[in-house]
Amino acid sequence: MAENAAHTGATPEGRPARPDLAAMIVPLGRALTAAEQPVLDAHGLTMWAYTVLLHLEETPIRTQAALAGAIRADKTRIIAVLDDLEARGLIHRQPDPEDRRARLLSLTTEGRRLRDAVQSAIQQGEERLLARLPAADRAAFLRSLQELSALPEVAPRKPGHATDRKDPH
Amino acid sequence: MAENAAHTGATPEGRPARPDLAAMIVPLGRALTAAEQPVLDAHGLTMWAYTVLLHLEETPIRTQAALAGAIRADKTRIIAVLDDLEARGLIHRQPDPEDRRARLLSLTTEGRRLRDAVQSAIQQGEERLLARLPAADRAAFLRSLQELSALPEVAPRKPGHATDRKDPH
DNA sequence: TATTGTTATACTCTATAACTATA
DNA sequence: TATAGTTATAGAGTATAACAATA
Repeated sequence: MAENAAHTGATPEGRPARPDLAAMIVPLGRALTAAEQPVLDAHGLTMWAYTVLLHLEETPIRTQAALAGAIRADKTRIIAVLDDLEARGLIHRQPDPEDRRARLLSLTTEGRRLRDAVQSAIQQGEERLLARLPAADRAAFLRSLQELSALPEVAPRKPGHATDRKDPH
Repeated sequence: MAENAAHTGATPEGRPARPDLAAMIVPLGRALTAAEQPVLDAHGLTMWAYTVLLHLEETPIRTQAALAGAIRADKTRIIAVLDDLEARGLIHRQPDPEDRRARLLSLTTEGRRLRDAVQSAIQQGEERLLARLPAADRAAFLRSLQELSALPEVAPRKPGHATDRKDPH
């Protein structure tokens, strides 16, 4: 009896010991997103634009399609975003001399500066939330989150992987 | 120098010690939602329908608007959901004798049975993810998640609060 | 006149398909 | 012929506004 309950800690009556993970995490994500919005608004960035700035920081990207894949966006969805960021001088976007179909993408100095300012403000807000947790729990929470984010079913695809090809051969 | 960095553990160069919380939590929520989908499909439930079944379990609800508020949905958005659940005999939905404008909502026995079966399957799937974490981190992670979910800016409004009224008097 | 639930409409976001240029 | 990027179109999901019943 109650073999499954042994996994989830459900009571003998069958009610679970905790809410569904998704039922806690999705609203938390919404709240964090809502908290970011005023910061983004203050700097004239959409969530997509900020996401682009974040992902260009690490490594310059060789095609827009690769960027779109990395941030789990449709390639057509980021075009207007890139148009705006380029017009404001926050990113470079130049045809690859070796294959002029592709567009090399990278941050400008100004783009990096804005990105750092926004991220700093956002993380300060997040720290106020995390302050509600005991120090040990908080460290374990962040560690767990980074661990789970790295799982293949959670992490966005990195460009250049074999699985990016339509034909697996 | 780097006064803000002291809060977030940023390096002296200004790069943060961790990704943004939202950048980890939102994709994790998406992955959990995607993992739920096959289970819901197998039982003919949409995410909204499952959410309704979850929230009716605890306490019967006296108006559809209150239910909508509790699950952060527009009141017009859940009508088709309730139509379907009622037609399938999963919920009761009867006019309140004391105010026949309102609809009393509660689970049927069959609705409770389905809800328990689906939730059990979903949480079993989630346990496989959590199994990647050390036991201590996992406990702290769940504890932290429940703590943060209970914060007023995260938790959905409970019906009957003073803040539900448009006029604060 | 105000409120509950419902229906009809409009709007936003996103994906799909068609087109241009390069290869 | 195939690919990167772009534009135009259509679809899904959601919110807004108008309506009917009840108080």
